[in-house]
Amino acid sequence: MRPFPFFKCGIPLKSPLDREFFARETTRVAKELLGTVLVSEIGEIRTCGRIVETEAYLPERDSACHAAKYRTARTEVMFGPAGYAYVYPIHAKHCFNIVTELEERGSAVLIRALEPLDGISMMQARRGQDQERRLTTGPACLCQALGIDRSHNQVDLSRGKTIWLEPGIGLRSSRDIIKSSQRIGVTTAKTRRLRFYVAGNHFVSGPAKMRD
DNA sequence: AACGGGATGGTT
DNA sequence: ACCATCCCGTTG
Repeated sequence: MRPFPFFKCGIPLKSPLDREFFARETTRVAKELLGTVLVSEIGEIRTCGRIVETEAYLPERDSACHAAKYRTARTEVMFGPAGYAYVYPIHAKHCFNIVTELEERGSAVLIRALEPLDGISMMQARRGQDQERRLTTGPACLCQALGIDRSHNQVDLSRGKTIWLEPGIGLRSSRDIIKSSQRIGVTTAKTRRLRFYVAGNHFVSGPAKMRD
């Protein structure tokens, strides 16, 4: 149970999070993604934000996981190697997930909220909004802010091109407390606490009682 | 071809 | 609490 080596010899790794990071137990990946940085570089424009909220969708006995219901063209990427993007459309918007665990498992982590870091004016333009909290709070909002759409389904995030993840400065253990709750918007498996968030962070989504 | 629900989000 | 909007899996 050693933490993933964000730091080697005291030097922060600058390369993107690799397949090994994602190819682990899904709830663990979901928790350790908190504090890392999601980056998009589209049309030479870099936008990025620190992840503050995630949800795990498990490979077995999780009725809310898309892969549990059907293996079709839409969900095929979930059954492939870890570290690929699963972008799916919902209500005329998009959600961004990262495939986890071993091939054929069918599991992923949904990214639900970011703290904006770079490219904020680009995010504002894409969102048609100026208020910082309206930019990247909520899974479909952050996709729009970072320019993520269906064309990014099945992108290999470990390549460090177009969309990838960076270790960032991680969580500050004294300030950043991780809490869990039931997942937002899911109608089945409601007793499961598979949503993870940085307690009290300004950019976490949901009602107040699910943010503090 | 038609139907209905959804891991949303903005408005009332 | 309501609903715009549209994709996709299911049914006929």
